[in-house]
Amino acid sequence: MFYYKVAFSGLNVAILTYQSEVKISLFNAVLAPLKGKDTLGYIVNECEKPSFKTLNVTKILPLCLNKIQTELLNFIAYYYTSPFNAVLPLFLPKELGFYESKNASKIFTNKPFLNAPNLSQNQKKAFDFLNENKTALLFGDTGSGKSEIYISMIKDALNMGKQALFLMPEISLTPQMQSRLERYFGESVAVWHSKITPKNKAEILKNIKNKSVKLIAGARSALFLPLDDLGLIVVDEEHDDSYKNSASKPHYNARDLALFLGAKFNIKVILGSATPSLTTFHKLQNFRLKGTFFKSEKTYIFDKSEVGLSQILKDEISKTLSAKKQAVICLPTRANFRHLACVQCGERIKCPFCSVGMSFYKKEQVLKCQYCEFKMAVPSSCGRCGSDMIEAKKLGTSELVEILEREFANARVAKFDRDEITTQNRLKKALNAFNKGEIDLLVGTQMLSKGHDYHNVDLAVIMGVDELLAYPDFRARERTLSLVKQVAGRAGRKGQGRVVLQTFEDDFFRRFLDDYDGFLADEVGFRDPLYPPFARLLRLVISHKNEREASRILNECVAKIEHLRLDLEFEIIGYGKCGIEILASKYRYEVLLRASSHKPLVAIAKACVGEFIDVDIDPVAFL
DNA sequence: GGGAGTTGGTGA
DNA sequence: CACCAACTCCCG
Repeated sequence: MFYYKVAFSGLNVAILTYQSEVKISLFNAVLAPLKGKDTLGYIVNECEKPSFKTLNVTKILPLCLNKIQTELLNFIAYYYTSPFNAVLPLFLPKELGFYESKNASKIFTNKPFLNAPNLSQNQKKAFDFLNENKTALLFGDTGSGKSEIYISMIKDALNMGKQALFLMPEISLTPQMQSRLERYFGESVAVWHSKITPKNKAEILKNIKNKSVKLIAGARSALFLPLDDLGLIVVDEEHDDSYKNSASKPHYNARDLALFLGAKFNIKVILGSATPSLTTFHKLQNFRLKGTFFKSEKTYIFDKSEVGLSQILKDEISKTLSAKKQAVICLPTRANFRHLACVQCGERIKCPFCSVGMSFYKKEQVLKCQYCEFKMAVPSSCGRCGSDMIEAKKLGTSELVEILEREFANARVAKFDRDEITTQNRLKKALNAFNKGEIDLLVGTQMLSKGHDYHNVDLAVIMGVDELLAYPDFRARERTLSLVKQVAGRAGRKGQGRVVLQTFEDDFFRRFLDDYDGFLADEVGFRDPLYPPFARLLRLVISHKNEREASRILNECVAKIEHLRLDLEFEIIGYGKCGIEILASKYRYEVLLRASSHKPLVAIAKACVGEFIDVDIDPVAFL
């Protein structure tokens, strides 16, 4: 008789011991009786016969995590401080049931892919560079032709009998990349993201098994598919925050996990971006691919006014309308961040210790740093120009649509945001309507920035830029510049385009909009030594429906961390209420920690994690 | 996750 | 005291 420890996928249940007549390999899926019900679990260990009586494993399922998945499982459990139970569901979408996989009917053999794009001289250089370096960053301007390089790399990997993964953020929003890949790889491509129906998911899994699918284009969850011969991972738009699973547990980052796999296996990893994160730029060898194609002429217009329909904006929109062109108007919204701005020069106040924007607490009439809890009185006047400071006003997309409709009675205005674009169908419809010219002004949130092609747009507007720059997040500058560059890219794909930035910080944008390299160099001075890549961060979030209890747990947690100082090197940056104080009717507190390596932070996370304490290492969101 | 067992509030 | 909902315990 064999005895095994079984972890139950997705259940908040301890690892339990079962027996089996036959030997079962580690990380094989099984059904085991739990409270009399057959339940999906995985063998995680063999063990001695225990002192208590054990039940038999009911069924050994024809499903076993492969070598890559096993490494991922162990690494995520360790690094993101998550029990196996919580990590395992990543590998088998629960809506699929457990054993779809009938034996593959036929195994497809490798018919070579001959079709590949022609590469320019520069693209060829980049291609060679990526081949020489096992892991590398392709730092290529928009329109410099990164996709052709990816496709050439993928072609070679597939022709060597390997599988390839093409990761992108929010894939549900980029159907054009799919058709592009299909043009080269036909039936060998499958698209994978959370919105694919269970039926299609089962079909794709089957086709991965029988090797008819060799390339997966997908969102972060595609990283967990059973790819036994994975040879290449491309992470496109590597700077994008949606690679990090901030919303649910475990809080893994698919880009970082791809790099982990690259270091552990014979897998090539390419990260690509026109606006790489400083962290990646600092960590990896990069090839700098400059824009070669038609440099479309762009005019930047700086509208030094607070968020709203200013005279400059009215004028520019009128020009666009009378030229029978279209405009995209981006109004990035950030929930729950109140702050002060100077009425005259737009100055925002930053924490002297953390260099992130200070939040304004209206009731207490005080400015507070979200990171370190530093408080200061509301200044009576602006430190830069001496004018009055007032609370920066908020503007929502719906409100903006109303204002535009009132101002431009003949213009057709449409909204493009999370509320409106809920499905792929709606997205397609909205894009079609816009490209057919049925809409003149398209108002939206960050969603507008994602790589959609708009043909007749000659004006791109980004409002509320200064709020983004003043956001209490150490990456506020990086993210804002990246967003602004992307939105600007929507204007004037053909011919001339105008870009209006509603900002007082025109110096920053004049310097860096066309010099991201310069920005990265400058940003080092701002990040070193307080923030990544020069330091590591850990964020703990305490949430409880009882406020006193939440605050008690916070204090207990901080006390526990203080005790760990004896053995570990780290710094408590600060602790207190979260930016979003109540979420899902729970009161929220946070602790923010810094260390020079991940090790002490992982140790702290392990010591603190619990029912009411969520841990987030390498956080990208500070809500 | 979910069934069983426990607690605690409410109302006649 | 009967009833029910909310909470907590625990599964091998």
